[in-house]
Amino acid sequence: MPAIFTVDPHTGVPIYLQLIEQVKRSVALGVLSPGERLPTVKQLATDLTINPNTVARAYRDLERDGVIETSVGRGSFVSQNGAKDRAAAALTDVASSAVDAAVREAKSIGLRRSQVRELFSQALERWYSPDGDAKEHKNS
Amino acid sequence: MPAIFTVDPHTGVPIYLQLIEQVKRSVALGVLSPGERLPTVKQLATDLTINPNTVARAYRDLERDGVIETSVGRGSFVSQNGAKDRAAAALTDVASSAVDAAVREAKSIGLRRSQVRELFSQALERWYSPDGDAKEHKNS
DNA sequence: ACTATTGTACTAGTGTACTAATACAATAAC
DNA sequence: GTTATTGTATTAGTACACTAGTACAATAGT
Repeated sequence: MPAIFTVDPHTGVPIYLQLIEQVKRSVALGVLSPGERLPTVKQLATDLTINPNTVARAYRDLERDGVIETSVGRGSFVSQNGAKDRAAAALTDVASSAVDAAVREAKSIGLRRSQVRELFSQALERWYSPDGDAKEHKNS
Repeated sequence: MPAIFTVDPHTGVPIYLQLIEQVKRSVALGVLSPGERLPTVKQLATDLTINPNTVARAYRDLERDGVIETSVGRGSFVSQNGAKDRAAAALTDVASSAVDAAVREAKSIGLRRSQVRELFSQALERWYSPDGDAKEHKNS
């Protein structure tokens, strides 16, 4: 099996976070069904050429979020009860935190509501529009 | 003089960033006028009981942003040409980066435009007084 | 019971951001 | 030119996040 998941150590994004997101997306999209077994910690670690602890870290967080259930000797499985919803919720939570932090930051800097809205509109166009590139690069 | 600026080492926000923001805000709001002199690196360091390098770090970044001008032996001064605008722009840039990163994150996670908008609306309500003047959505 | 397979705990190494300690170099003032 | 005042450079210490190395413990299968 050609490794369900992939990671890139050079992207700057922590490996365990990459794994978490991939699992959550797979579950949220139905690629992984409730009850389905995940690769074992050691197997996945071997496949991706990373340390078992890194995989374990990801699985631990996934279990905390109720997306998977794991036990020693058996392995890890997608949760039965509403794993799909949990995964989707967990995903949006990540985004929600980022958005929340950004707004808080903007407010602490002293921006008004309308200014923040404007910044957001620009960012939205920048990332969700077909004419998305050819934009200026601002900060460092 | 009771120290123009204040810092709190326990806040988690790096000291030099706290200084940068305060200077930018002071300039943007007109509390500090173009040409006005800032505390010397060592004086401010002494007042705030921090290391001169930390102040220097802040001043260096402020000069890079064109908010202040500094030279050895003379000291640091608020820039003459449009420092106010530069400071305001630099401030919004910080917020802009945060907002941009949040939207990018949301997109990478797989959220749709409308979902991101919803998250943003919630965050906005959360941090800005719920009253405000109704809701004015320019675009759909 | 035995053994292989599974996840887990503990420890250490690595990189990075931030701040400090200290000495240095450039300018101004006289 | 001498001296004090200014910013700057170099180095080190600290804290934290991330990952790896290694050994351990629990379960399943026989």
